[in-house]
Amino acid sequence: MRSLARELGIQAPSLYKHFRDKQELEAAVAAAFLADLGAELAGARSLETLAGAYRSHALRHPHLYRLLTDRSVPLLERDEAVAVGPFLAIVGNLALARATWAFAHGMVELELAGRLEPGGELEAAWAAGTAAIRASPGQGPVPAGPRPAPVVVRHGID
Amino acid sequence: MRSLARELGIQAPSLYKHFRDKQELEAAVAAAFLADLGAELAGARSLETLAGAYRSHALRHPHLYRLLTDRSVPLLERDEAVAVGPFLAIVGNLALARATWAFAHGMVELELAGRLEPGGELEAAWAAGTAAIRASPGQGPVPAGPRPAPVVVRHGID
DNA sequence: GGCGCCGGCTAACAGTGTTATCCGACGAGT
DNA sequence: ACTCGTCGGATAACACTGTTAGCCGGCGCC
Repeated sequence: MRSLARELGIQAPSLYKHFRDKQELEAAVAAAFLADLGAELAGARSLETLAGAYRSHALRHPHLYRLLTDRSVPLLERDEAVAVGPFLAIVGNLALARATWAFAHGMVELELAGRLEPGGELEAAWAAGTAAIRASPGQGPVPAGPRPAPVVVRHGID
Repeated sequence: MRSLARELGIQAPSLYKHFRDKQELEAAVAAAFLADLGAELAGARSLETLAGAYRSHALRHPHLYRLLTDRSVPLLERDEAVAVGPFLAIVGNLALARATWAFAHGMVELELAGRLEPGGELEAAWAAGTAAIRASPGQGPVPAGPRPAPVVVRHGID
């Protein structure tokens, strides 16, 4: 808190005039990042580009991604829709969309934690996962009807 | 550190006679938990029971699981083998084994973080994921040859 | 009998999030 | 024009964190 305040040219306790505590501040930052992520994912048209976009966005902002997925930062239920939405639009099945999200999230987690060695093996794991999902029964883009409007997260940063 | 020391009937600084710092202590605890996890997973004979065992073990020890997967706790490279080994024994393909591990890990992460609502939807996502992996090309148990001996983690807790 | 190591202890430090309290600026209302 | 409340700064201080420095008793070994 002190170092953030310093960066703002402010004293640390003044931050508490804007956020109740550190957790609320983190939740606001995480929500903003989630909105970014949702916007970036919305452009994907295939499972592979979607997975690639998810991965590259997370690796480009590892600290924000950690913040977003930290258990101690509660987000709203609506936020799940932001993350799952793009996956649903492509795999066309809610349960499989969640599974796909979990796969992508798990891959990123393991990569960021250094649990999977970098190199071609990582790409092979991504390819194996996306291939399995693509070949899955119930897979395919949402067939008809208007897609739900993208969800916009209103974050509390002023 | 103070509260752990109190539980041991000891003063906090005395802990530093056994571990260099908090991170090293956490790594030792995480390694012990990883060994537990590996032992529990080793008994699984199908993809579904393996996934169920992974999930239930993680949910039974959420704090230890968090510790294990925390980026700030470095484990040895060998540790990946403990986690991936049981998956490899069942899906029979290293890349797919890693992807399966990532899927299971991601599901657990999302569940622990409350990012997926509890209820039947969670089970549906698990089912969708395991079905996709099972139906994947290259799937199947390791066909022949002796299986590698299970890896034993030696953790530094004395 | 001395020596060294092991594992406990106390005191203390720097850094953390956070609270209580104060105070000047500013806009609205009478 | 004066007052008054709110907003957003400031300072001082608190409890708690991981961690270090240094002291010391007991035990095994040459």
